[in-house]
Amino acid sequence: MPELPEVETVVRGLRAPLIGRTFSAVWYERERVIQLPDAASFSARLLGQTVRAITRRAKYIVCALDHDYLLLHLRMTGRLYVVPADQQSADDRWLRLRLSLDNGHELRFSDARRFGRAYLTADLNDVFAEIGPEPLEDDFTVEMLQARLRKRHKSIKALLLDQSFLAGVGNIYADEALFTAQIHPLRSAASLMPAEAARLHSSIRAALNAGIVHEGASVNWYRKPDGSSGSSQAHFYVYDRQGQPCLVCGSPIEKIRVAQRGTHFCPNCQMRA
DNA sequence: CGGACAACCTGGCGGC
DNA sequence: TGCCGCCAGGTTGTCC
Repeated sequence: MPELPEVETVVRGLRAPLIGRTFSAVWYERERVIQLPDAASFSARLLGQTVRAITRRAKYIVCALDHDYLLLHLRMTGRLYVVPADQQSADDRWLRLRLSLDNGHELRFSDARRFGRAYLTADLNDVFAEIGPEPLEDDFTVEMLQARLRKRHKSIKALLLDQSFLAGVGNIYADEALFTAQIHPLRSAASLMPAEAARLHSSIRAALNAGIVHEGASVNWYRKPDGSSGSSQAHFYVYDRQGQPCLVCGSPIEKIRVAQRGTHFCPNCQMRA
């Protein structure tokens, strides 16, 4: 659920409370939450390092430290927040990882489904080697998208979810982008005409930027670091709107399965070639 | 390469 | 009210 706009919103919310802070203790519920390296090495290396910058790559939160990068991935139900060490939070019910700071606060990672992971590495390539281009960067051009689409024959919906094809797009924004680009989710990527690829390029960017403006979509689990919800879900054209009238033509929005994911589209606006 | 499917997990919700 | 079973979707890995 947390996709690029949700992760970007979390990154922005963590900068003020975390930058300049030094880690002083590590607690985890289960070793599994630490993906890289082993839990003991993770703790030993993290202690004493200071957060210098926080950015995003794909759906990862990237904290640049003195000698390493601390990466956090929320997967489905992860939440991050910084609070005084003695302060309770409603989300502590699913507390999985707690990183103490030198100012008496803690960075807490709550995650009901326990899918989220933390990584510590000096080389980002260890984790990002297979990640595709960032859709909001200047080097993601229509020409680049078109060239990459041409080589792939699977459904465009499945391809948009593939992080090695494009970074940061998940189920919600894939459906939203395909709707505004007026492309049926089952169309083969290589079959897209140049004009369709151009529409898709601008639609992906528009959908992601709108998501960021509304501080993410709180369909169910996502929360901003301050505990509040985003409002992106109030602006969806098709996601979770099956049976309701298309906001453009009035036809009922349909829901099908594509690549094992719930996929929402307008059968009239997104005709199959 | 691509599609299908299981696994990882648990809360929420529809159905009975 | 309560229990059952399904659904949600990010990612990896396996099989055909």
